[in-house]
Amino acid sequence: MVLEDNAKRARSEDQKAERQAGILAAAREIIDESGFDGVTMSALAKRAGLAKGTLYLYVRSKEELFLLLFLEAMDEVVDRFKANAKLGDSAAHLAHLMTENALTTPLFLPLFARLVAVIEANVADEPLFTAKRRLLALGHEWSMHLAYVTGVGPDQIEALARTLMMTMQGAAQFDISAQRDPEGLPDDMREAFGAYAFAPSFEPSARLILEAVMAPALEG
Amino acid sequence: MVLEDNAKRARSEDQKAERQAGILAAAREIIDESGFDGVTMSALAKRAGLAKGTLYLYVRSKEELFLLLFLEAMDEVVDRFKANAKLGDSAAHLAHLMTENALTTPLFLPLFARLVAVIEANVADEPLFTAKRRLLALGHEWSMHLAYVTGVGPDQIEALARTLMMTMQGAAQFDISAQRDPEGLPDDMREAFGAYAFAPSFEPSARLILEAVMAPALEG
DNA sequence: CTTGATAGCTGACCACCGGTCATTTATTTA
DNA sequence: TAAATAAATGACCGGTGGTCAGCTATCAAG
Repeated sequence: MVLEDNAKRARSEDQKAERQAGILAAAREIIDESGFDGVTMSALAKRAGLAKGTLYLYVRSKEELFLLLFLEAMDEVVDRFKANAKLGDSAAHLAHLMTENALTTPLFLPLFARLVAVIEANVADEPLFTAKRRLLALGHEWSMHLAYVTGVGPDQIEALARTLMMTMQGAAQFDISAQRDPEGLPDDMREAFGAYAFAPSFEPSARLILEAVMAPALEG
Repeated sequence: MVLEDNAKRARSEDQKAERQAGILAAAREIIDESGFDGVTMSALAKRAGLAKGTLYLYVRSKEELFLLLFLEAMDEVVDRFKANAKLGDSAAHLAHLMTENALTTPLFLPLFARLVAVIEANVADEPLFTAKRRLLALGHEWSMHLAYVTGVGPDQIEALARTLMMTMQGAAQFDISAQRDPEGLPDDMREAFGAYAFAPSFEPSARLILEAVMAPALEG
């Protein structure tokens, strides 16, 4: 989070990367402690040990910061899926893996939920395109592994992957309201809020979708 | 949008309802002209012909305003689905109907996409619960008609309805970025953005999901 | 070691936002 | 007509994301 030793300025590219990483780390700390609303640029500057203006040398807007955090999380999710999903796994097991990966990768779900509405709204074109390309590439990687693991053919795999991603995106949304502290909820609401948590929403849906596509693939 | 004749103050309940409706109408106008970012409380006050403080007599926060708009849109979507979907319709046709309903109901998709992340964050508890109950009731109405129309049994209908809703929520998200003006997009991005528009994303997914559940329902 | 050029860093400053509340005044009631 | 009520007002507030002229750490040249 702080530059090495006595160096007070980042001159080399390595040092700049280190400084940006420090800013991202500071953002993660604040999110852990105070949620997304706690991430204000001045709080972030204080936490990172920098002046507010300095942040803008490393990140063009607050939303671009979130986008960078999401890219890291997405990267981790794809890596874990590739490491854990094996050829021959059942639809149920794959659905379970996807659910667990998403749930236990820090910040993945809340950032996914905020991705479009909040993040894309205020990111400059050029960094947005860079991020989008990265995201599409990661999505493709994920699809390819899914195809390998399920045996679903190239003609169907894209529709399958996209359906799963959309459903996960929706489930991530619902999960936010499910997070609400059940204290203070009226009795008739408690069940409704809890039922929309990520795992009970996404896992059965993913299984349904996977089974629908995998069954004929095995037959044919 | 303006109170009848010479009345300058809303005293009766009817007049108050009329005033609130005027505020919602003004919000819709601004969204049409300048998008969601254009809806600031002072712009809204000016458009509605009121002082800023007056708005807060009819709406507790900006987000509650959006929530009210969404409830109206959701109501329309459910009504139209009940009116258009008939017993015996194929999965493909139902998927098409859902897509068209969502797409052509003004403000439904963009508000759906913003629902959780933006709206729920800043709505007071009591109006949020009221809205949520309304939303759950509408969702139930929609599910019941879907059950009737597809012949899917009570044990499966809730999972089906929820999966479709989540997928629609995700597709609504993706649609936002697809809306971007294709001018100014780099060549390799243009296709990627367009492909994530609502209809080409949601309709095939909805069909896949519906077919998966309806096929065995017909057999059994 | 000194000096000048470079560029990383700073924080006071800005426009604007959502939301509040003491005050004003339209309208009703007595 | 006068008093009571409550709808409407808009100046004001704290806080936000973002900017930029000036400061200074750092390094290369002499």
